[in-house]
Amino acid sequence: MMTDTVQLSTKERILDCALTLFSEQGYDAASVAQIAEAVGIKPPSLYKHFKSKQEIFTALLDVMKNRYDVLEKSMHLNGTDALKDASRYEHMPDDELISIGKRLFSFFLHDSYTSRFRKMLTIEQYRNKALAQLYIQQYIDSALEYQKTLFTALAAAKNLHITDPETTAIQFYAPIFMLLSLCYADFSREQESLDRLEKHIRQFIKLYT
Amino acid sequence: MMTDTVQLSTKERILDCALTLFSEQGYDAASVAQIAEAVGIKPPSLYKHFKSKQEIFTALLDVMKNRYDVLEKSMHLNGTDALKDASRYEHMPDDELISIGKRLFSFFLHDSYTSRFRKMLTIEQYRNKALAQLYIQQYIDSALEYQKTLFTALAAAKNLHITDPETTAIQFYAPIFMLLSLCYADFSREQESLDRLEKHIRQFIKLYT
DNA sequence: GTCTATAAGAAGATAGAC
DNA sequence: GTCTATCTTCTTATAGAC
Repeated sequence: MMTDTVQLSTKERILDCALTLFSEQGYDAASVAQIAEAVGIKPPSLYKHFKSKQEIFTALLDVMKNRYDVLEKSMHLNGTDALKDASRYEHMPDDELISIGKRLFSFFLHDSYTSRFRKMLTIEQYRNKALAQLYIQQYIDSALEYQKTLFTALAAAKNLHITDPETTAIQFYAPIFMLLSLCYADFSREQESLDRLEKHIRQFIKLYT
Repeated sequence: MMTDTVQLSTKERILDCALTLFSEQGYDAASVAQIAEAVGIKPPSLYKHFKSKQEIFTALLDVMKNRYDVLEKSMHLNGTDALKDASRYEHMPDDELISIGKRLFSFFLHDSYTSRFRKMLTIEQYRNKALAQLYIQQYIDSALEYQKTLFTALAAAKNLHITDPETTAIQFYAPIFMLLSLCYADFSREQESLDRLEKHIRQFIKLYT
C-alpha cells in the first residue's frame, strides 16, 4: 500500500497529488499545471510518467478498484466474509458495536485515500455511467450487501427480531452514509455526527431487541 | 415559477440550459459555447444577458435559494409548518404514509428543477464552503429539522414510542437520502428503490409502534 | 527524467456591424 | 439582441537540449 512506503516514486506522487486535486476541484477544473506544481516538477515532466491527463485519472480508478477490501480491513474483521464476522457480533455488548460503528465512520472520514477517492467519485459520478456504477458499487451496493449478510446471520441469534435483513441493512447503514456525506461537505461537524451516530446505533439496537 | 410559463425569455432559457449542463458535467466542464448552443444562440449573445459565466452560476444559486418550500409543496401539506402537518399524520393509515413517502421520493427524483439543482450542488459542493453549506442545508439539515419537528409532534400520539425525535428523524430520512443518491446516479434503479423505500417505511412504522 | 521553449487548440470574453 | 470577427489567456501536449 502506497501510504505504507516511506519514499514515493514520482509516478506515485503524481497519482497522489492528482487525487487530491481531482477530489477537491474535479477532473476538469484541476489542471495538469496544478498537479505538476503540487508534485514539484514542471508540466512536461509529467508526460514522461503518463501519456495524458486522462491516463492519470484512469490509473487512479484502477488503484481504487483494487482497494475493495478497505472496509473490512478497517473494521479489523476477517476478510470479506460477513458470516464469519457475524460470530463476533452475536455476543457483543452494545458499546462494542457502537465503538466499531464509530471507528468505521472515522476511518472512512480520515483515511486519506478512502476519503479522497470518495470525494472524487462523488463529484465525477454524473460524467459517465462507469463512474456512476463505481460510485454505487463502492458506497452503496457493497456496503449494503455486507450488512445484509451480517444481519441475516444475526437474525439467527435469539435476541434480534430481524425478518427482512435487506431492510435492516438499509436502516443501519443509511444514517452512516448520510452522516458521512455531511462530514465530507463540512469537516467541522464530525463530533456532532459521531454523537448522532452513537444515538442511532443505540436506538437501532433497542428497536430490534 | 419558471416551469409554469409557456414561453421562456432568452435569459430564462440560458439559466435552464446552464442548469442542465452544470448538473451533468459541472461548472468547469460545461462551456459557455455548449450553453449557447443548447439555447440556440451564439456565445457572444449570451453576454448581453449575463456579464460572465460565473454570473449565470450565481443566478442559478439565487433561484435555488428561493425554492426552499419545494419539499412541503411537493407533499401537498400545509406550507412549512411541520406541526400543522403532524395532525394529518396522527390518524393516518400506514399505506397513506407510504404513499406520501413514495410521492416525495418521486418528486425529488423527477421534478426537473429539484433534481438538476441537487445534482449540480452534489458535484460542486467541494469547490467552496458556501456551496457545501447550501448542499448540507438543502438536503440534510432542513429535511432533518422538518422530520424532527414532525416526530416530536407524533411522539404525543399514543401509538408511537418516540423518545428521541432527532434520532428518529435520521432513521426515517437517511434511507430516503441514500436511495435518492443511488437513483440520481442510476435512474434505472428507481423501481427497486421505491420497493426498498416502502419496505423501510413499513418496517419503520412496525418498529416504532 | 528533468528542464525550456513552443505548438495547437479551446476557453471566456469584447468590439462593433446589423 | 443577435451576429461575425477577434483578443487574450489558459490548457493539454510535444520537441528537443541537458
